[in-house]
Amino acid sequence: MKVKSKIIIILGPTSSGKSDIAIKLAKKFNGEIISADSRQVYRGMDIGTGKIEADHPAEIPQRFANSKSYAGPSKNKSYLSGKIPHYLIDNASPRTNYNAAKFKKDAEKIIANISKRRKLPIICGGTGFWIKSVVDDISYPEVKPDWKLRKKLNSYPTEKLFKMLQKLDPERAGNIDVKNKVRLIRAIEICKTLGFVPSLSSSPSGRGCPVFGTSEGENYDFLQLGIFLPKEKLHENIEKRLRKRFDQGMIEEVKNLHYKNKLSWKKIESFGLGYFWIPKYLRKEIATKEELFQKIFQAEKDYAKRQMTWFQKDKRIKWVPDYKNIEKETLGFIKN
RNA sequence: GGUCGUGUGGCGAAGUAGUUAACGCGGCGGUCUGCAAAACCGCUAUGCGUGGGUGCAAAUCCCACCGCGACCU
Repeated sequence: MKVKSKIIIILGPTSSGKSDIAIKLAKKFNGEIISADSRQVYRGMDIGTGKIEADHPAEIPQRFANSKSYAGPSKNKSYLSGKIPHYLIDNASPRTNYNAAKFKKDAEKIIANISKRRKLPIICGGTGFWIKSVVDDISYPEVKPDWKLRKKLNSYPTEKLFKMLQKLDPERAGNIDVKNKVRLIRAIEICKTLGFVPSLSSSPSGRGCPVFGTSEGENYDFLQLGIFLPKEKLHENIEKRLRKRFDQGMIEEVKNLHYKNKLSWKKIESFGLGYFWIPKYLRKEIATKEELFQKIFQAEKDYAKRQMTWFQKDKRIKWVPDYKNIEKETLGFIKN
């Protein structure tokens, strides 16, 4: 029987302390970290996304120093923190749109590379949708956004979009969220490019083993560990962390993204949470800093809730309260 | 003490006689196989300060009381 490479996944809602735990774990088990965070992939978005600090700031491209280094993605370059390599952080320009399809492709390359060097890959992040693409081996054909088409479709009422999709691909229309404009537009966009919405090849269920909280892909064994904190504690963490980010210059960061890096407000706002609300403060649509704080605080609480809703559906995830338990679970997992 | 105003869910707020009391926020729950920090959905007042009265019918009109606000003496 072929021995499968083992992969640890550390997940949890925002501010549950994933990053630090992952570093600790990597040190203990000779691991390297792959970030599964849909916003930390972007350069220049550091404070607002809560990127862990890099070991050698000088080696990190001067994010705002010159627009050349800023413009293009530097693929698969690792980001060193706590002397542990982190992948898929700062690997894309905020001007581009990195997505689940790219993540899946990049992450697998990196996993193969880490495994080959006999190190332990640790995926760490809160973007459940991206994690799922790797764990369940879901490959998305890459279809680039067609902005003209999107603009046109966006002016149509949702019902009309749904009818369009029904004609283009009845199958996808059958399982899509009827009222979800964003998804309808994307589905139609895919149809226009590929002629239909290909059904995704997800290996049938049953590859997971709920009892042990593991699942297996073609070549990998996964152990998904979720950090569980009571809601009150989570909210407390979020609040404290946000106050700190304000002090660290979270608002300045957004200012720079717009004025120095010339990212449109609209683009910045599309990143959500703080990036959604700060432009409104900078444009004086929100009067006070405290009001802004409350808006972001609320948004992050809601976000944490959505993350938990997503994660809790996956019964393979083993929930633990702290690092000690993660270490214990990891030990048991890699032994056999 | 007097006058005027006001009292609707955790909060803000509409409704000023007649379908099951708008809506926003918050709270709770959920969806997601294609931008996921996005997008989307559901639930959340047997009751309108209290007690009486008028009416077929009252949150809506009348009276009293209580609370709050402003002004006056």
